[in-house]
Amino acid sequence: MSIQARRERERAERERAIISTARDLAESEGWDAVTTRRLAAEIEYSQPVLYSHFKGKDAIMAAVAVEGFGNLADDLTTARADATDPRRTVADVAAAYVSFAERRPALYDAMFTLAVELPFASQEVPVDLARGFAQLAEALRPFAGDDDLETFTETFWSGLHGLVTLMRNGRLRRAGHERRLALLVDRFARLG
Amino acid sequence: MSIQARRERERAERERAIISTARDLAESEGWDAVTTRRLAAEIEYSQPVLYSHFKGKDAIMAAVAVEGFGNLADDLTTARADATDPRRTVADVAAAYVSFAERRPALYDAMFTLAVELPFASQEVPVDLARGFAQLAEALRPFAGDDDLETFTETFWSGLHGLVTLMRNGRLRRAGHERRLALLVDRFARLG
DNA sequence: CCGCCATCCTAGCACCGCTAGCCATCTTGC
DNA sequence: GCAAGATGGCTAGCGGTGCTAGGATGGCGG
Repeated sequence: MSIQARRERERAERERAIISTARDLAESEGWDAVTTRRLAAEIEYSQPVLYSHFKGKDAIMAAVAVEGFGNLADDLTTARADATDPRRTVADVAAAYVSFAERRPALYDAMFTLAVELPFASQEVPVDLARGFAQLAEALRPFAGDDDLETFTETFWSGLHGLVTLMRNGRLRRAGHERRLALLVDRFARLG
Repeated sequence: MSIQARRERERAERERAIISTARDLAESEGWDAVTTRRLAAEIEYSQPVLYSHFKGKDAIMAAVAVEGFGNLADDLTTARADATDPRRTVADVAAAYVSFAERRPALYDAMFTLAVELPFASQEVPVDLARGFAQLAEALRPFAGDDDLETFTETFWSGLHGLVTLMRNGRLRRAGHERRLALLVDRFARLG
């Protein structure tokens, strides 16, 4: 029994290694550098081992994305916990969101741009995604007014996501970044 | 001289065929289906011909994107021309933007998600992109208030882009789509 | 101790973007 | 009118991709 336990433990460790290696590789050299051959070499196993853990490369990226949703939720939770004034809370949570996307662009891509379908089939992604979403929603609650809070939050979230993605693809002037964020926050964190 | 003119004309036609075939193929089967082999077969020439027109596949996608910026600018121009009431104008232009993104997702991707670098190196993209941007800006002008109009427009545009991309990737509930759009418009098309 | 079984690796498939080099055709200069 | 050169398109192939079939290997249970 103990032997089997060790095997399962080693296997779980290896799966963790695959995910974190894929993430590190993507963050340091971009997702183009994350090939199954490269990934296999990095974890010091052969290619087919990857396929005994994941259905394919997409599933690996999806696993990385899942981890990312947890990280993002943590960041947003911290940001909200530190804040006091309601309006300031929205600004801080929004800043944390943007900061996350800028500090970890490859991870953010895996979560929102690539791996379109996969993560939402599983059960656990909505959990961490909802956790992050809830932080945004709670920060925004005082300002939702007559609007449905969930709809309100989704719309604000879209604004953040749009700022982040257009900015990173060079569709927006780098200069006005802070001003745009402040403007967005101002439009949503006001009464009436 | 006439012979050379015919040659150049034929060559230009072929270049047009490459671009429009790539666009059609992407719109009907997705960008994954747009391979250089497939594209060459579709235009009934061999692969290397593509490379006598474009530097590589990315350049072809960029050319498709350029065309897309023109289409989008046309749509937004039409939407603004038809409108009367300032607030309604913003709503209509925004609706035209979202409609474009939903009707032509592959084209929209080429413009804003894929082909990150290329189109902005050339001269003509900013022209059509700026043309579309200007339509948004003019619609929003009455509501910018103390904010810089360009920054204001960029922020609203980001909101639209976020709505569209998150929606299409399944990160937002399909149900609340119209309400989110209306909410975004309401937050930006108000005085004070 | 031996046969079984799981595990992992080697080798290869079909496809990708891209390019070198040949071959035919068409133009040009004599 | 004809040879020589230039041009343009093609065939074939390179190195890479994600993924998989099938064989070797090493530890386990009887």
